[in-house]
Amino acid sequence: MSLSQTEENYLKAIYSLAYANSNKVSTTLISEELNTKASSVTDMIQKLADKDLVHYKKYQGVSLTEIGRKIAVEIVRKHRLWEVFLVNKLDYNWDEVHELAEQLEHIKSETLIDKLEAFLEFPTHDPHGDPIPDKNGNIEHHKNMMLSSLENGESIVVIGIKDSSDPFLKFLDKLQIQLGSIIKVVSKEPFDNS
Amino acid sequence: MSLSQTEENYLKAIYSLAYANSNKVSTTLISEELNTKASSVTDMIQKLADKDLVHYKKYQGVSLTEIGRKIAVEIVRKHRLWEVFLVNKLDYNWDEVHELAEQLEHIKSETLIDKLEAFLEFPTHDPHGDPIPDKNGNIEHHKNMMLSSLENGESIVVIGIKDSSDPFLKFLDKLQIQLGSIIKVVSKEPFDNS
DNA sequence: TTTTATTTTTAGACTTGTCTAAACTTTTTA
DNA sequence: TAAAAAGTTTAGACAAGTCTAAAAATAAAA
Repeated sequence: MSLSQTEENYLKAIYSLAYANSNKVSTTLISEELNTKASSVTDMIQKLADKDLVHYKKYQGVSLTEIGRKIAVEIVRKHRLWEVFLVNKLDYNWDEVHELAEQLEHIKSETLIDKLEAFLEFPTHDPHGDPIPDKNGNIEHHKNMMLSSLENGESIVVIGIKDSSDPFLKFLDKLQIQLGSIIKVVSKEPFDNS
Repeated sequence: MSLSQTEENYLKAIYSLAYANSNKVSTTLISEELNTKASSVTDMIQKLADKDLVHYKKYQGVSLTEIGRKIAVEIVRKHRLWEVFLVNKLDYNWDEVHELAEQLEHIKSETLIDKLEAFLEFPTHDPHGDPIPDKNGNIEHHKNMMLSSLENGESIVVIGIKDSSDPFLKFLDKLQIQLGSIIKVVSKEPFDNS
């Protein structure tokens, strides 16, 4: 199945929005992301649903199917590898490459991106620090950030722990915090950000 | 003025056909080159004529304007530089890169192709031996051919020498022939084509 | 919980690039 | 050089992706 650039862009948009938000994405949100009108989004969503790339029920929002997700991740992979190429090999600055990568990510080839990856010596992150999915569609899902850098009311998922000393791990146990736990910042102590 | 990929492909087709043939190109020839129908070609030709990219009079064939030619050469430049990249950097074989370059040549950027050219260390020919136009749209206009294959009255520019033995080079010096010289065939000796 | 506001979908239309079929030119050939 | 053949253009239609305006459904508010 070969997709148009437009279809690929919709999948990518849904992927990143579903990610930032819960999972289901609204028509309006997509239309804002892609600078189109909601009615255009509805049309395309229906087309993608016909191709089994998204789950869709009228008025209920949209989410990616397994195939849809795989394609979206593949596009993210291409985008980020091209960004590495542009910065590391062609001397672009990291803030100049996004638009170009938006074009390059749509180049169709079975082999190109794997050869590019090898040429770049298998980078793990793009110039902005975002992780590069592997060729099977696996990706580290997170931006690493310190809990202390969040503001009140923000939530995150715990994916790693900096201090793995015994007393600290015990402390986390007591609070029932483990990898995968969702934490919401209720308030911060000004003196040490705890 | 920003052109669609389709428009670019038409310009490129007209450029290479005008080249191989005299100068004016017929609708049918273009339709064969691009695998479309003659009626589609007529439509597009008219559109390109409106944009002053081709000279066109009904039933009289088409040729590129100066602007049209410049754009076409720029696309050829992109195509050939990408081919060098694919072969020299990504280890493709020279016979695998054409289709990919057909896609890559349409990437839009003010700076990309110049940066790519520098990264490739300013190659002069693509992997098939065809010359790469410079950024001003100048290109060596020739297919390499043996001087002996020309007919009386034809002229060429010397771009390479097959026999680089000392006596032969001295012989060329005596005739003041060097790279870049223009030679016209006045007459040929039938016995050895000299 | 009924009314109001917001979001979403449908209907109809426009653009780009394509097609087929028919009309029109030009070229060839007898 | 007039009739036939070949090539070219026009007319009308279609698919993809978009839009505006109006209808339908959901969510929010009184």
